[in-house]
Amino acid sequence: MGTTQLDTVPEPKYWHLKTVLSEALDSEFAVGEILPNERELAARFGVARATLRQALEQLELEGRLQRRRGVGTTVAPPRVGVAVGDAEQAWPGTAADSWQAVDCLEAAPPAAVARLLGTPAGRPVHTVRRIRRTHGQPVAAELLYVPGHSVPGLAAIDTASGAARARTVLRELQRLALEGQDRAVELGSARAEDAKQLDRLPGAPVLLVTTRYFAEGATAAVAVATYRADTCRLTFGETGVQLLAAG
Amino acid sequence: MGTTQLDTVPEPKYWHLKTVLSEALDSEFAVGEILPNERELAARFGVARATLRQALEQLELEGRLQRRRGVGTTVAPPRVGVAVGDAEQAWPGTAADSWQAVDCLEAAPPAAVARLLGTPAGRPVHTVRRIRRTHGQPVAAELLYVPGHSVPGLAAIDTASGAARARTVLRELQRLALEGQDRAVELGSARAEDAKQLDRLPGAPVLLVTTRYFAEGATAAVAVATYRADTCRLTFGETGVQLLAAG
DNA sequence: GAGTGGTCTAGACCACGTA
DNA sequence: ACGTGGTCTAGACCACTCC
Repeated sequence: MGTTQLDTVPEPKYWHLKTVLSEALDSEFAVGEILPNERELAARFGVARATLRQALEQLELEGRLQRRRGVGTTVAPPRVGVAVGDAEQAWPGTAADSWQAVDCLEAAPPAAVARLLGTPAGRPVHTVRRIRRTHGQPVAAELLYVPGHSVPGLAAIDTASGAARARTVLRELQRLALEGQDRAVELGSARAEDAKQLDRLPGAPVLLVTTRYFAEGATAAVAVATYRADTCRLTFGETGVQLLAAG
Repeated sequence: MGTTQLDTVPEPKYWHLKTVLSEALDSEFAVGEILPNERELAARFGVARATLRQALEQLELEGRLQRRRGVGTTVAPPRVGVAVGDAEQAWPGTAADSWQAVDCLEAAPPAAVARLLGTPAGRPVHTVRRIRRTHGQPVAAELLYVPGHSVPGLAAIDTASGAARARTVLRELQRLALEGQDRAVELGSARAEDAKQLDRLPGAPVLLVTTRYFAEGATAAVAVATYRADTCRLTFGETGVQLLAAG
């Protein structure tokens, strides 16, 4: 093979910066510590502020840094593992989980969700909003879409509103026999509304977890949960942990 | 005057741009179609190129666009779902899966991996590299870390190298009884080496899937798979699909 | 009000793919 | 050789938090 790889591939400045900063974070900074501000860091490294920011953005994406407007840039704690897997092989809201119902409204779901539900596009469904917190911090915002036919008993008790109504929908849903579920994870950016609930700016990177709940041979509900990608590590199938603990 | 909060909260330009572009993509462009170049788009919308790029970056993050240096910006196809879940509740490389062994070397794993393996930091382990392809496109690059004690029979057949050696390690691993596994998904940015294999630039957003394999009451191996976040949707637990198909 | 990160501009040059 | 996206600069102003 002739291709000598020896060409000096000029590494971009921001990439090199990121490496240097990353090593400095490991050795010279403690979790929660405040870094010098962007203007000073840029000056110290002899680059434009925009270039420095490119490096900081990557480190934030990797969960190493946390930046807050008006406050500063701090060293982020390790990501928290949040269980998303079969541990909750049950309807949402069943046990005393870490979710908190916020409210419930009737609205037409996004086209992609309507397709999963098998309902006609534009048809309104019960839409339950929930928030998930860990150690007091919000980690996820969820929209749970429940077609009317999944909660037939609901019409009679239609008076409640807000969180109470959300809980009623969840309770009615649990009357169905759950036959299975289905999950997908992908990268997204936070919608303005979710961003506010997650204490982030709009467009922040998030992990979108789409769950389909099956009952009576059809899709009974679809949940789209928006997890903060900077602070969360989604964990699945905790079986092994118990094995280790037992051994 | 009671400061009514009705003040038009000035939406960032790039955010508005993103919305406009997103709608245009839905209605006026077909998958694979080439958009006008960045300089022309910026001029057309009356913004600086950097601002336009901010919008494009977000759309790329969401999997709506694909940008390639020297080529242009095209409308991305919908993300492909890649199964990561229990469907492969088995040792890696067991069946004729979509993975392809590349090579195998002896190297000290990252500290985080050494911790999961329970091996001393700095101790070299067998490191198998694999690539996963879907429809011909590379979607993931993986490093599988296998401590020597998990493949005791390997020393005798140490002669092979490259892909052959990688396959040997995988084969030896399958002699152990798999007792369970453990997965976590988080956001990361592609290391230079992975980026090359995935046909992306370094730093591109990726989904890191860390899998622990348990055998004989301990962690027998750890895999860190790097999935392209722009083109992939990770799917877990396909049980429901079969239910639907049967119903 | 002072200081922080977030947005935006109008340029320049570079690396890459293709013709 | 050309056109593309990628990197980089040196400024400016804005939105937010905290004092």
